[in-house]
Amino acid sequence: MDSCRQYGDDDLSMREMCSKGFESPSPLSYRDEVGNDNHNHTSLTREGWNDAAEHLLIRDDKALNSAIADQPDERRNQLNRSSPGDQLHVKSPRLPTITSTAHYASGEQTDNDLDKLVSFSSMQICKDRNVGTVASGNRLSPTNGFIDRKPDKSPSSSELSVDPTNNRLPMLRQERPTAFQQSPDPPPTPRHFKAQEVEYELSFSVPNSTADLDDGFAWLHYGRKQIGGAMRSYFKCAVHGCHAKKWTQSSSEMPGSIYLYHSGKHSHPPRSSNQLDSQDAHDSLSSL
DNA sequence: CGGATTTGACCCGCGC
DNA sequence: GCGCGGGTCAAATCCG
Repeated sequence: MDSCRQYGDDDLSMREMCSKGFESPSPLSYRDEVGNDNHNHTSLTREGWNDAAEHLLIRDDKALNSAIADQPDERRNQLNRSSPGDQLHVKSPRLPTITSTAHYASGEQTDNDLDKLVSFSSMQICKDRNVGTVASGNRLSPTNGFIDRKPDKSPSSSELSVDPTNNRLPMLRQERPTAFQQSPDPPPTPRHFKAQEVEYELSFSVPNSTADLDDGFAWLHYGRKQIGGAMRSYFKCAVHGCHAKKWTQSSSEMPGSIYLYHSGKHSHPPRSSNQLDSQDAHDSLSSL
């Protein structure tokens, strides 16, 4: 897994997690006083990050605990310190994201921790908590996008930003359903996506198209439709037997941005699309 | 040439 | 019951 090499040699957890078969998430770098939303980088304020972290749910705590247990004593203690009682709810299949997030949310993080931590991806909205804040670490290329903060929060000068040296960024989020109720131009949820369950939704700035979107899964583009003034694209997971779907729609409210809806659960772990092995590719095609 | 993308047609659910 | 909106299919086209 070549992408693991971009992490520091001291980041044992990251490397070990990669060696355990988890894909590398989107690396972010931490920096202060970035303070702009010019789409040249992806940013998440400390407050925004906390807001998101507070409302996300750990999906696979068994795997997380297992990974932590394999750490050297010092590192294990460091990770464990952030786990219990910190009200952190992260729902992510990417362990590095979880550990990093947990550490940050615990309030015990240092800037060095943030440098390590910085990856989060495929976080999903926790609907049953009536939260709706979405944080998802889609890997986009070229980088662009930003994370919205809740409107009732004051601005923060500190942000988590995507490392400009790589082409991956996290996303920005959109609240659901309350934000859509407040939005002057919310894209309607597709009928069939209503029937199923919309796992999460988010929006982010993408220069031209969604072609470079890589959230760790291989998608088949099976349809496109003009909805009002926006173009909606439909995707389904390319893996045989997986019923996950998503659709994207351009945002009339925010030109250059798209909304992303996700529906259904993947029946397989994420991986980067270019890692789709030939058997899966064959299975996917033969199943269509 | 094979895989990916586009796009028109068909089908179905929902609202009236 | 009917019409419309929009989700999906699949043939055509594009592209590497």
